[in-house]
Amino acid sequence: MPEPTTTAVLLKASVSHGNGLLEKLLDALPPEVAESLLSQATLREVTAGETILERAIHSGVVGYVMVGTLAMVQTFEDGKKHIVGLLVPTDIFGRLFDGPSNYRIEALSAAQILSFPRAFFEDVLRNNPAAERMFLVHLLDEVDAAREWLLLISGRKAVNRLASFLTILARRSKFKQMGGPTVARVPLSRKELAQYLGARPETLSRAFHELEGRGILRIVDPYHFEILDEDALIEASGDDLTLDEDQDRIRA
Amino acid sequence: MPEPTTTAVLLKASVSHGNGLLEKLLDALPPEVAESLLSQATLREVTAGETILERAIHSGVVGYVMVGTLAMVQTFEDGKKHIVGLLVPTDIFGRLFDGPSNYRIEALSAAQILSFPRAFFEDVLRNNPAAERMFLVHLLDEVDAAREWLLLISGRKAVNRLASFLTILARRSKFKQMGGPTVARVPLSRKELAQYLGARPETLSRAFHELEGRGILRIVDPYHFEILDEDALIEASGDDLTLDEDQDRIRA
DNA sequence: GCGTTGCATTGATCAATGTCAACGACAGCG
DNA sequence: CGCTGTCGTTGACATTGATCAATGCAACGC
Repeated sequence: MPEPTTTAVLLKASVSHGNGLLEKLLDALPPEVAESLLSQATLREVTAGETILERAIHSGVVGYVMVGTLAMVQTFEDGKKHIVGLLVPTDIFGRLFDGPSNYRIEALSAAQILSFPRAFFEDVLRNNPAAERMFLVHLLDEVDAAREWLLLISGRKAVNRLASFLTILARRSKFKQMGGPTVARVPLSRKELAQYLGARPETLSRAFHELEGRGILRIVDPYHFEILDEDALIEASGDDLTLDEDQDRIRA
Repeated sequence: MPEPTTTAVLLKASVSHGNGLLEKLLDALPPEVAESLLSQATLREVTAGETILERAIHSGVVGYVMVGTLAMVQTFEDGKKHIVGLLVPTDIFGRLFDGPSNYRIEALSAAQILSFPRAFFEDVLRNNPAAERMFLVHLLDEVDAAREWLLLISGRKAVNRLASFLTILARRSKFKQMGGPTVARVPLSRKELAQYLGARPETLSRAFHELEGRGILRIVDPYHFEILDEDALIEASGDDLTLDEDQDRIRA
């Protein structure tokens, strides 16, 4: 029965983001420039929960995630916060060329970050059109990825959204372990994950256990999950909300 | 009472995208280059429902919306479709420098589009770093806007999402009429809007009428709405789902 | 050891929304 | 003119998920 639903198909094709932007940028630069850029970088180690960039300070630094998971957090005056994006290894953060990005960057797990002075980074791009264009292309990808994420997360039922999330997470973070089963590590508390996915912790809990009941995954502990049936997981992200019909225009 | 909820506040600050990217790009170019770029452009007039770019053909053209509303449509093999973004005047579409964008571009209303040969457009950017950087900055904005949109649309209740949508739409399209009340024109059918906002047409219908009942807007016809109380509309987009507390880390 | 605290989980209830069905308005067409 | 299909709307009902409340579990401090 379950021929993959449409968003499920999308998932399969999508976010596998195997980029490594920094490496590509460095390759595009003359060796001596690449070297001087790296010489400006500092490695920063942070622990879970640590704030890496405040919104206001953003301007000074460009960061490259080497290890761990970071979150982009929108904070409000009244102290409420909302996670608007995740950063995993090979992602770059920090805003170039103009205003500060609106988001605070927090570590969700212990992490290692390569930190560049923003001005220097900008200069390098400014003087190396090839690298700048590469950066531009990367941004085009990001825009697309954001739209895609929108599509996936707008799946109506909580289980669908959770399944989408897990699939993307697994893809982006490459949790595969040779030999053993795939184990996904979710670096968010139930509450954080809940609001990220637009749900309540309780609902999410039920969703996790429903997936377990269906034999799709096994809950090792609240933060680790064995993916037992990856296809079924993708399947579970389906349950579309797309317009059907209308494709008939052709045969009409 | 209702001190604005947090996403409502966000809405106020946000998407007012008063850009006009093309104009800015042209300004940044040497006059003769700007002129040659314009000389390559062709004006295209389309009617509602017309397809402007198929996904595969994307590569050849860069378009600039002058009048009307277009939609970026994700189409699936089985014929289902899902709107993933709207394009209004001053928006640019069509993918540069690499792979085709995944989306089909359709006209939702009659529209006028300025069409550039992609290769020529790319060359101009390639040879004019200032313009290219402007384009890059524009993309940074788009990424942010996409995330913001994510935040807003993830409001849980249908009324909230609808209110968000109407607010953004009004902002982006500048429907204000001097003298008279603000009239918003929604260029989507109920069904299209429904799936765009992650809901059913019926639910949406009820949401519209609820907003009317609250005195926030007046339904002129299914596609036109008088915004009677803009602040209340922003208000209605609230009803957050953000994490509260936790700001206490500081005082703890 | 024992309370305390934070978090996940579970259950019970209720509000929101999806679903099914029907109706009226309207447009196109014979 | 009436037939037919589309669309928005409305109502009744079923399902989902948010809310409220309680329990269990593990980490930590006393």
